[in-house]
Amino acid sequence: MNKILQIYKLLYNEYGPQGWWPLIAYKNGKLTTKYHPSDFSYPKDTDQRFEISIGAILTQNTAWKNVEKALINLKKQELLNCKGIIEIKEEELKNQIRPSGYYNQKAERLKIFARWFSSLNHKPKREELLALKGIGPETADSILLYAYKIPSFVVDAYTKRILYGLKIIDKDSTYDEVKHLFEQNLPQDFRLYQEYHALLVEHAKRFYLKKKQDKEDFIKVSQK
DNA sequence: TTCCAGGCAATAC
DNA sequence: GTATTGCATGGA
Repeated sequence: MNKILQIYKLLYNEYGPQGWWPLIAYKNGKLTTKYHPSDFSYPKDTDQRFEISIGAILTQNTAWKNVEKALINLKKQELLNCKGIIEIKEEELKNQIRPSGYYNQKAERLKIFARWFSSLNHKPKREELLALKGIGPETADSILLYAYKIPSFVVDAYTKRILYGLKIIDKDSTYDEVKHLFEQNLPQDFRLYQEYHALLVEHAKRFYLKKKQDKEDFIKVSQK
């Protein structure tokens, strides 16, 4: 029995398809975050791959709601694309992304990423992404998985918290150790990876607000 | 008011 | 190599 796969099925049955990565789109007249559950045809073009990558950088240690504000600011001015980020002045970029926090460093990182992206003519490799200032393991894996459909499992603080709660990993497990644990116990399917990471985030968000009894129940079920 | 969110780089030891 | 610290807004 594969515990990793078992947890996935449990989460999927509980929460259903999550439709990550969200894109900014119009919904009855105004721009908002839009998910597309059970539709793996996204991203549809280069601009959407770029948008996902920018979102991955902006959401570092930041609530998505704040990132959404920043992305909408850019989208409204047709700046949510590689050319737009390259051409906008850095000081003005800081203003536009202010709601997402850490706006000084994030503006620099967006600029660096956009310049690199503009000359990209192949699917990026993990090492290339990690070499860019401002892109660490989680951001790199998010870009590979959600922008390029490459089955590279994304680990975040929630993932570790949940697995540590289940006593499947140690508290001091490294990023790569946890990543490999998932990758060695799952078929190499980008759809499964995309869904699984999103489900872990969704579960952690709800679950850590809920009462402790619910936590105990979840642990029991998943250890069967 | 305090705490923290879909991390990362720089610095300290 | 591992531990700590700065970065910043907005919502609970």
